[in-house]
Amino acid sequence: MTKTYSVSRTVVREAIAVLRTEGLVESKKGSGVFVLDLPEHDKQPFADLDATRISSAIELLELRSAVEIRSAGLASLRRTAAQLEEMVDNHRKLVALVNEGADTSEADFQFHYLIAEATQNKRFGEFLSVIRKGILPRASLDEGTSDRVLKGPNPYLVTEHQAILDSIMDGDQAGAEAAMETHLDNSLARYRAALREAGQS
Amino acid sequence: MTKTYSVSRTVVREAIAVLRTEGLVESKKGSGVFVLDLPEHDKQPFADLDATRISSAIELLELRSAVEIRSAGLASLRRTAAQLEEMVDNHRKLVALVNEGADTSEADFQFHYLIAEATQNKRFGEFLSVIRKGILPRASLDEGTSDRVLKGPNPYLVTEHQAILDSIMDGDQAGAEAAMETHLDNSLARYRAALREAGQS
DNA sequence: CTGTCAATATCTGTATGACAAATAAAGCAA
DNA sequence: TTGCTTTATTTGTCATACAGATATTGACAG
Repeated sequence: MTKTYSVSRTVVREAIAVLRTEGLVESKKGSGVFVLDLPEHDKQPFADLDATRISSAIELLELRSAVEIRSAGLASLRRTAAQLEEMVDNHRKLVALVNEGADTSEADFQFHYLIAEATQNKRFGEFLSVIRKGILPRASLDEGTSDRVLKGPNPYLVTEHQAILDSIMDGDQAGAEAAMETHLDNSLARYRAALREAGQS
Repeated sequence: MTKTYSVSRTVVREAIAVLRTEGLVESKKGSGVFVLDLPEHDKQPFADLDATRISSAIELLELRSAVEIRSAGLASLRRTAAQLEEMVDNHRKLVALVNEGADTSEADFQFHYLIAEATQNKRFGEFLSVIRKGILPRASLDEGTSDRVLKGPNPYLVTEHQAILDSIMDGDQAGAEAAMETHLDNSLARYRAALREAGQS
């Protein structure tokens, strides 16, 4: 390598040191430097969340709903006044976005995240962060018919969020859980419908 | 450093090269090596799961239970015969471990993981992988009284797992969910008891 | 006392040569 | 072909040297 690249052995060794630190190669004294298989822990969970694939979102939704239903229930019991205000603000913005036909995915996620925060248990928010890229944005969902189903003004979104918000305001745990369940079930149904249409096209 | 540690500059430089590769320090020619702030993206969700702190486990349990109750329910509906067999095997081993007073934490986790796999939705297993280090091992829980509460032969563990397993075998969704809820609630109670004792000592 | 500039010192990066320890390869004998 | 010995190769470390960049110092002018 010193000849090939016209550098000293020092430089080559430093370069190899970087690879070694990154866990890509292994040095054995008297033997040589060997390429390693990619370590297992690099295959991180949820690393393959492909926002463009609907089937991936469906798969994830089953896990999400378990967490988010509990999340909504806890939020109804523990949310602070300030957090409630943030949710109301968020919902107001969502309504505006829907009315002007703008993209709602970001506001949608924020609403769910605010609820997670209102559990006063940071793990719920962290969970959403981890799977975030599996939820949105699915803007690049091909230009097929499925796109029209999932995007664009979605009146259901508003009423469903409203129902969740109302229950959380009232401190109605069972109601919040039910409203969240309905919301996610409907999301699932929309995904499935999109998947069916995509399959036909 | 060469004087302090009686090594050559080469060794010191290689050590610093590791830190640089890890993004912890920055080298400026003619100036020196400077410590960097921890990059934001290193503050990953669930990165602070401290297996030695009970309060961390309690916090996590609230999230876990949401997922695992659903997991048990789905497993009861979807588990294959082979997966059922693995669970039975696991439970047999757990019983043996308890009888000989050995550490059960690994087998305990495996049981929960097998259930997650039996949902036929890999996201449940991935979730457990992510929070794994927040669940176990809490062996190094100091040498306080709390240790005795959480470790050692735990008869409840066996009967609780048995109840979950039975429901999953019967395909009893509601029963599996209830059994898992009981199991995790009891875990929570044990953690809380340990926390109280630790606080008193 | 302050600001500017040049000389000096320091520091990182790189090059070169050397040696020890571990391993691999080659040579050789049975 | 097998087993052992010798030689060659490779990594890790040490020592020294120099270039380029930066920091520090000191002198000087205002």
